[in-house]
Amino acid sequence: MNFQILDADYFRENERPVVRLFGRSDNGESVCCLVPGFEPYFYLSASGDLKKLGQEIKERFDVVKDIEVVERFEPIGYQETKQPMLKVTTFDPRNVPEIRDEVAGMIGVREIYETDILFRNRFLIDKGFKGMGWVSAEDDADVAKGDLLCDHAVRSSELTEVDRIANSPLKYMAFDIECLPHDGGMPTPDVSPIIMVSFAFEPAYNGHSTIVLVKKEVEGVDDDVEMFTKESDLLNRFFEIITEYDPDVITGYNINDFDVPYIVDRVNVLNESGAGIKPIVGRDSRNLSYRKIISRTMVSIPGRVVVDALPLIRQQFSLKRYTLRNVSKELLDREKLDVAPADMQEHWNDNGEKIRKFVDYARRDSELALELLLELKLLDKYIALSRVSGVLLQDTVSGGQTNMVEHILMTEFGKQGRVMSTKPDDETSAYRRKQNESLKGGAVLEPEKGLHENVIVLDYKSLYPTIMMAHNLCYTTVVKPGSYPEDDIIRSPSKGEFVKPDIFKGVVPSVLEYLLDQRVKTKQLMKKADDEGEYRVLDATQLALKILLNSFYGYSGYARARLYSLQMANSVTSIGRDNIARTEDIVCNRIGTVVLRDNAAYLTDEAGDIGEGDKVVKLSVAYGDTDSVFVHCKKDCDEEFAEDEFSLEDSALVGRKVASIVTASLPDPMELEFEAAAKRVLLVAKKRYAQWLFEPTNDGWKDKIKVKGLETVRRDWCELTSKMLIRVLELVLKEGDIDGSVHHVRELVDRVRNLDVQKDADIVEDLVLTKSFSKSPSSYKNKQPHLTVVENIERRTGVRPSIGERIPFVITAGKGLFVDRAEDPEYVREHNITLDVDYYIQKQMLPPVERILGVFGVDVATLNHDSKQKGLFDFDTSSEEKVETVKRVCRTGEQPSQQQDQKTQSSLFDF
DNA sequence: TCTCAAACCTAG
DNA sequence: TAAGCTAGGTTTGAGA
Repeated sequence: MNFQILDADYFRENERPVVRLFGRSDNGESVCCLVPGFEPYFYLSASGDLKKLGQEIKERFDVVKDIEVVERFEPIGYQETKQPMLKVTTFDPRNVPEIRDEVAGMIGVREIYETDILFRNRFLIDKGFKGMGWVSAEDDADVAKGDLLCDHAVRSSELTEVDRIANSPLKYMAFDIECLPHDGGMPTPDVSPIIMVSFAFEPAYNGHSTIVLVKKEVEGVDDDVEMFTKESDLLNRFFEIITEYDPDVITGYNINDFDVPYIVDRVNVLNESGAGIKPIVGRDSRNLSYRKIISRTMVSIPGRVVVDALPLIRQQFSLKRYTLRNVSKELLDREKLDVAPADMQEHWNDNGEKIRKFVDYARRDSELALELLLELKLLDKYIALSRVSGVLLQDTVSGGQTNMVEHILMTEFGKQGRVMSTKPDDETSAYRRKQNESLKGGAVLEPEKGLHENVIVLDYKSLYPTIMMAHNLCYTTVVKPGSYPEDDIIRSPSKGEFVKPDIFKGVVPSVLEYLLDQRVKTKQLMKKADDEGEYRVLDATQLALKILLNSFYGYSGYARARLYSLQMANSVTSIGRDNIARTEDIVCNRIGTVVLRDNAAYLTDEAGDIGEGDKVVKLSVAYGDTDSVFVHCKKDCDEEFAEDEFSLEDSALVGRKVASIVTASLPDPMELEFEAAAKRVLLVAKKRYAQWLFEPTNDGWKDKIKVKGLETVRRDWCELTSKMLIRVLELVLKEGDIDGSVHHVRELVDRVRNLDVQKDADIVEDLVLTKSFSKSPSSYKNKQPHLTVVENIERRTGVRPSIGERIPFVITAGKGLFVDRAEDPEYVREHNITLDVDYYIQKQMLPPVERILGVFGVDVATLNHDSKQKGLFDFDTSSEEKVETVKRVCRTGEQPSQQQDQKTQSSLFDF
C-alpha cells in the first residue's frame, strides 16, 4: 500500500518507541502505519579514553542501551580526517534530554551533538523519508486500530520511498465559533458560552459542504443547521463531526489565536461542572489542546495538519488590513456577512430574520476561510516545501526557514558522517548577535536621480546561492585564515578562507547545486505538463526550490542557527559587493559602447568600422541594488535616443549582449540575465524608483508600471496618496505629461481642501492610514498615531487590538501634535468629526508628489495653487510641448530651476 | 533651525 | 518548539 506522509510521531509499546506515520493512501483512505525498531541516539566528543568513558556512561545511566565508538566529522570547519566519537543509544527518546546535561558535564566530555533532534525527525532523516513524500508499506499487516481514528492501521518495518509527483486527495475542513460576549466586549471562556460552530468541507461531508451547529431552536433555516439546547451537546457534536469527517487539514481564520484556545478553555470550564465533554480530535484520539509559547499559540493535532489562514495570508499578501472582511474582499472579491459584536445579543435573542442572518453569518465565515485556503492555493507552496526539504507539513506551515535548512543539512551531514550541532543557548546567540554587527550586506549603487529613457534591467540569477556554489563557501570548507597554503584556498574580499572544491566540496554548495538543478528540471517539466493539477504541483515545487535556495545565506548569519558562520555570511555578501562593482566597471568601462548592426549587438572591436546603418549605443549604469544593474542606453553623443531610434528589440539585443559578456567573465554558475527593458525610468533615491517596463514574453512585449519603495507601495500612507501618485507616475512615464500631472494634483488638492463629506465620500475613504501595532504599548519610547487610536479603542470598548494587527486611523482637525489627533475612522464617521484637511494636503499629498515632479522643476507652490484664487498663470500647453519637457529633462539631466516665479515656470514649458 | 533617535516599512 | 539576513528612506517629535 502506498501513502503520503502527512504527520509523524511515536508512542511507547512495551517501553520501546514505535514510530507512527499518518497519511492518506492513493485510494483515498486515511492510514496510520506503525514502524517499530527505530532507536534514539546522540553523539559526543571527548578527550582521553573513549572506550572507558563509554563504559562509565553505560554504568551510570541505565537508560543507555548501547555505546559505540564511531568516527565522525565535527559540524563546522574543514577537517582532513574524522575523529572518534561516542554514539550513545538510549531505550526511549525522552531519555536523551533527560541525561544529556549530566553527560555533557562528565570529565573529558568536550561536546555533545544531536541531543535535541525530535525523534520523529530523527526517524525521517535517517530513513530518508520526507514530509508529504510517498512511501510504500510492503509487508503491511493490518493491526487492531485501538485508539487510532483512521480508515486503516498497518504495521510495517519494511517501508520504501515511492517516487510520485501527484498529491493524494486531501480532506479539508474549516471551522469557526461564535460566542456571546457578556457585555458587548470580548467574550471570555469562563462566562461566555459558545453558541454556534460552523464548518465548511471539501470534499463534502455526507452531502453537506457546510454545517452550522446552533445552541437554540431556529425555524426556517437550511438543512445544514443542527440545533441543540445544551452547549455541551453542541460541543460533543463538534468533536464528533471532526472525528467522523476525518480531515487531513483543519483550517479557519485566526483559529490559533482565538477559536482553538477558546474551545479548549470553554470545554475545561464546562467539564469542571461535570459536562463530560470529550474533546477528541487527533487521529490517535488525543484531545484538542494548545500551547502558549511566548504570546504565540501553537496548535497541533496528531495525524492532521492545522493551518490558520491568517498568518499565511499575512505572509503572502501585502494588505492594509487583515480582517476576514477585508481579506475576503481584496483577495476573493467576496463579502463577509456581518453582525457587529454589539448587535450579537439582539440577533441571538431574535426568532426571525435576525437569528437566521446570524446563522448565515457564522456559516459564511467558515466558507470564506476554506475558500481562502483553496482558491488562493495557500497550502501548495508548503506542501512543496515539505516534499523538497523533508520537513513535516505542520512544521513547514508553522515554522520558519530554519527548520527546513537544518533538516536538509542534517540529512546531508548524516550521509557524510558529520554530526550536527545542538541549538545554541541564549548566551551563545546573544554573543553571535553582537558579532553580527560586523555582518555587512549588499551594495546599493548611488542612483543617477531623475528621469531616464531606454534603460535595460539586468540581474543576477540567484546571486547569493551561486556565489556560494562558485566559491565553495560552506561550514564544511571554512578554515582559519592563514592556516592553509594559498594554493589550497579561496579567499573572499572579507578575508574569509575556504578550501577549494578539489580538496573538499562543501555540503552547502552541493545542496544548492542539487536544488538549482532540480529547479531547472522542474521548470522544464512545467513546459511539458498538460494536466492542470500536475502543472500546479510543479509550479509550487519550483517556487519552493527558489525559497530554499535563498534561505541558506540568511541562515548562515542567523544567531540561533545550529550552524552559524559569520565568516561565511560575510564572504557571501562581500563577494556580492565586489561583483556588482565589477559588473558596473565592465558595463561602463570595458564594454562602454555597443554597436547594433543587422539585428545583432557587437562590441566596438568586434564591429570594426562604423557604417551607415549601425547604431552606436553608449552604456552607463544608472542604478543597482545588490544583484541588479540598470543600464542606461544613450546615443554616442551622450544624448537620449529620439522616440523611434531605439526599440525594445534594440534593448534586448544590447541587454543580452552585455549579460553574456559579463556572465562569461564569471565563475560558474554565476549568471547575469537580461530581465526587462524600461522605456522610461524615474530614479528618486536608493530603493525608490518607478519604471515603465517591458518584459519579453512568449507573445511579445508586456508593459507595466513597476513602482518600488515609493509611497504607492507603502501601507503607512493613505490610499489618496497612492492613487494620486500612481496617476502622476503614469502620466510622467507613459505620456511625459507634466502639465497633466500638475493639473491632476491641483484638482485633488482642491477637492481635499474643500472637502465635502457627503459629496466626496470616496475621498474620505481614501484618507485612512494604517500602521502596524507591533509591540506592547509600554515598550514604545515615542508617541505614535496608531498607538493613540489603540488607547482610544481600549478605553471605549474595553478591548485592546492585539499586537501584530494593523491599526487604521485618520488625522482629525484641531490644535497640537498630529499624534494626539489620530482617531479611529469608524468613530470619526459615527460622530461626524472633522478631518484635518491641511494635514492631508501638506503631509500626505504634497511631499511625495513634489519629490517626483521636483525633477521637472515643479514645486509645492505650483501644486498647492488654489483654484479659487483667480489670476495666477494658466497651466495649459500643447501635448508636444509636454513631451518636449520630459525629453529635455532626460537629455540634459538638468535640475530645472526651483524658483516658483511664474515666468521661470512658464518659460520651462515654453521650450 | 538643526540634529537625532525611534518607528515604520520597504528593496533585495 | 519563536524568530533567515542587511541597506535604506521618510516622518515625527524632542531637545540643543
